[in-house]
Amino acid sequence: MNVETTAPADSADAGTPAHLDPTAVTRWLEPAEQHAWRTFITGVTALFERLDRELREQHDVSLAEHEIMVRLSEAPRRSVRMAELAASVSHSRSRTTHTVARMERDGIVARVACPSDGRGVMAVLTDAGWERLVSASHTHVRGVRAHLVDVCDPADLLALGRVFDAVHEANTVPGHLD
Amino acid sequence: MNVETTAPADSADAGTPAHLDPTAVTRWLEPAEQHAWRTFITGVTALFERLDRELREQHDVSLAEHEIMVRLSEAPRRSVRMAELAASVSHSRSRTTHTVARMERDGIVARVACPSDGRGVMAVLTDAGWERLVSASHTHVRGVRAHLVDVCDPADLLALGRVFDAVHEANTVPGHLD
DNA sequence: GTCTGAAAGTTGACCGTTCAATAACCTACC
DNA sequence: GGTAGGTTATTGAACGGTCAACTTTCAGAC
Repeated sequence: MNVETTAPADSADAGTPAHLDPTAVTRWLEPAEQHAWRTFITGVTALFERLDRELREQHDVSLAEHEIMVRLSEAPRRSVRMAELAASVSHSRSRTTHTVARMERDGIVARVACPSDGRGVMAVLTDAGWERLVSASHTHVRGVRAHLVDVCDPADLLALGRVFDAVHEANTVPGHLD
Repeated sequence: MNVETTAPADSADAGTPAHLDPTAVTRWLEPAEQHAWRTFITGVTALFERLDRELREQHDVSLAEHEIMVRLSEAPRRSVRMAELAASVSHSRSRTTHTVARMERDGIVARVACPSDGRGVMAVLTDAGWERLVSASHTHVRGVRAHLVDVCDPADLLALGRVFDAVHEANTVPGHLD
């Protein structure tokens, strides 16, 4: 009765390309793999939801907005081109436009024309934005520790870093957002 | 210039409760921790987005809907109470209501009154839903393999499972959704 | 029985994201 | 120097999710 778990066929599958080939035999997930995937997807959902809620309640900033502020804070003039900003947080350009528009209304970022490219727009972290980032980061980092870092083995956390380096590598097929 | 990275104070922090105490000294993330967290959050975003897109394009089902179908498929009469369903996928009750309503319109689930509890509603996977699940699961599992499982070390994947078991444990503070 | 408090589920308004279309601009070729 | 094709960013409609209010039902006290 379990579609996802069962491993009906373990047939060779020798040399079949990948997930694109509709004639390929599907290699189902092993029980351990399946467990990992399932707790992963629900765990991530709960974790993000919680971090987002904590930031919103205590600093009136979403997790996505916080991420954007962090990127801006690290850039040369605290400013980053919209497209680069979108790519660096793995959001679509459109989403980034909307988010930055809200942040601008809120006074935590400003938008200025890009000097070197007439099409370009640079998002800049304002002083108010900087203040907000500084205080929000306390909440954020404590949350990340309390709900993730401190509840697991440091070695496992490093493994998590390796996993997502690899995922990032494999998933950087340019042209898949927006 | 980097708020999130710097570790301005490594002061004892002996015995301070947690992320709730506003007077506590914030222990910033180590570079390796910060790197792990950053690639993690963007990697997960990209990964979920991609799996969701593949399911939508090829089977007209979202990742969230697929998760719900999987849970239903494994239950005794392919039916689960709404609240339990919501908890098992870490979504709010409200979200589950809306999602199931759409799925019902689509003919892949049905809603029936719960015999043992007059307040209760059971979501049931229809035959059409079962068919849809079976074919969608091929796409899903291949995607999970291609974009996650097969790109990283098996041992690291197990570590990921352990991490999110712990996260789930720590994060199951009942009453934090809806 | 009925009253009180809690839980299950739904609803509709609001907010954030996606999607497709569009305008503005850059590059390069001729 | 004009035009073709690609890139950047934005826009508004449609969609999905959250939030707070609400209805119905259950369980226990009395």
